Amino acid sequence: MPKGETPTDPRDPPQTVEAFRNRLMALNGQLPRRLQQCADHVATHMDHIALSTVAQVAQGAGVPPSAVMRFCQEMGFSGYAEMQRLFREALSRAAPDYATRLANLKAGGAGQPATLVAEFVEAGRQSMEALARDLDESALNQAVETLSQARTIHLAGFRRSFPVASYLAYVFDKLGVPAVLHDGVAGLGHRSTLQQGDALLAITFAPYSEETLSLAAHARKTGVPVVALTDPAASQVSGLADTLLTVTEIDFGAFRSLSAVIALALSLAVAVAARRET
Amino acid sequence: MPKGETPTDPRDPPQTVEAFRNRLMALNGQLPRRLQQCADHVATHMDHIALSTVAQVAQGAGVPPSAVMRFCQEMGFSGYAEMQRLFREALSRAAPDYATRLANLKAGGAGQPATLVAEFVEAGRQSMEALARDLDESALNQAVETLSQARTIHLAGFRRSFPVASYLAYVFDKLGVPAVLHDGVAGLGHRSTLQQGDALLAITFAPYSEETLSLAAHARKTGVPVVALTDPAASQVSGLADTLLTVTEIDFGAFRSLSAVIALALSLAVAVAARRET
DNA sequence: AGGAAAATGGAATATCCGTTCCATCGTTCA
DNA sequence: TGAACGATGGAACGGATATTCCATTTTCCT
Repeated sequence: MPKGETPTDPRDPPQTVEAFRNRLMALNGQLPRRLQQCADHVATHMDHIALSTVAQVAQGAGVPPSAVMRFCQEMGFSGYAEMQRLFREALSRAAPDYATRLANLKAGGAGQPATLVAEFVEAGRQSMEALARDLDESALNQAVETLSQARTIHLAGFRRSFPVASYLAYVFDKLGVPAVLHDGVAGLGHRSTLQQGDALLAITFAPYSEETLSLAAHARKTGVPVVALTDPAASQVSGLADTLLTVTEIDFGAFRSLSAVIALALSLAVAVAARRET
Repeated sequence: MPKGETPTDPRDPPQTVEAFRNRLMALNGQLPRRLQQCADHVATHMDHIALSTVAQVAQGAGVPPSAVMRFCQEMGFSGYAEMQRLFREALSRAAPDYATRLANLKAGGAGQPATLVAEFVEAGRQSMEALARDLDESALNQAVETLSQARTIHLAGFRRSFPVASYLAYVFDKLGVPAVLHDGVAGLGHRSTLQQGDALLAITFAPYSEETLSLAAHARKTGVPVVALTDPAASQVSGLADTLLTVTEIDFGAFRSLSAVIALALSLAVAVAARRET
């Protein structure tokens, strides 16, 4: 760097985690070996930075501390401390007083309704996190593929799954996607409407409702592809489905907040609608 | 403390945030002035501890650092470092790599189904936080009171609110609470079943469905108390309800994940069932 | 193959922070 | 009122951690 030009050093540091991520991707592939190791490790454990020391990050990446130091400067920071500040601020903004508030609600006393809210909120949040963590992207893509090619989508979900199925019916209707909700209103199913070229979306969780299982079995026999939205341990269902989408819903007491299931179901619906329009 | 008894010092430190909070409450009121200042500040800014230094906490509480030090020991820790460890561990368990994973999903590309999941999860999480933050406890208690005294609970919710209403019907049934779901199956309501001594739980969000509003109006005229579960800006509803429970549901695109509404509705149902049994 | 430039690892250094200690002040009880 | 005990604040200490520097190795280009 002979002239006043120092192309790597005096950049302004990323101000947001988003910007950090972008620069990380931009640098990817054009870094020396050790620096690349740092980049890789940081990319996959970005949330560790806020609470780790240089030595810990270095050990995690399998490099000496000085390499981490160079990496920070390569990213535009003056050093590790400045980089860490970014993540600490992001972390404290993420959980402002929400955790405190939750705890206060819980502390109100076991009998208080507000305590129940706190518990259900907590269960819902955990379910969401589990969904984001464990989502099987290829299964999801396959489900979208299958459903978007169907002439009509059949929705099956009873008992605790019925709210999800009925919401999907509403959403599909809004989106202009032909869908039938198998609600069993008159005591019999819409079984005869299952035809070649359709697809079945079966939503069921343990204990699996008999109606849903038999409908899925019937669909398979008819040659209608079955997408199942269920919990991970669904051994009874796996044999009946072409595509298996699993969600772990944390429950509180005997009841589930359904938040993760609905989030996944909604995504599926919107993706299918988008896919059909192209 | 003449004998071997030292009742305040060599206690085992709290192992969980919960235990910490308990000891804090137990100590409240029986601490010297400066220590009490520390306790107050810590109680209201518990989430700051994980990322702050002694000096920062001390400044926040308006005391010298040594006072904070004594406070930590009074709480049973060897010092500030040990106390901070508790909160750091809680924090890192709270956000494992969930944030990273979400970002990765989002980064997949705008058209990807997985991106949608990330968006809906994010919307759901925000809704949950908003619920915990803004919950009106007294309104909730009043709603529980009203519904638990009802002979029969009538559930009204159409269109996007129908899944919530139908889930409540399921839950109430499980809990042995008499509840009627107004589903309008045969093209007419169950209006005539609304009787003195019953209560109506009306679930509706903008744009408010005509059926729900007119049912609520009818209930009022009949002398049946109305509990409304709706969004904060519900001016049309406020005149029709005796108790107003509001939820802010963040939406993504045109659709809502319903997670906060369901969490609140579930809490209401369980609290009502518990109340009736006593 | 040889030399220059870049990269690397580890040791030395400087900074920050937690912790302790002690002198002073206030309070309480005899 | 005075003595004793607890509380308080600040300064000094010690440990840990970020940061820098330099000798050595590796890589790349001629």
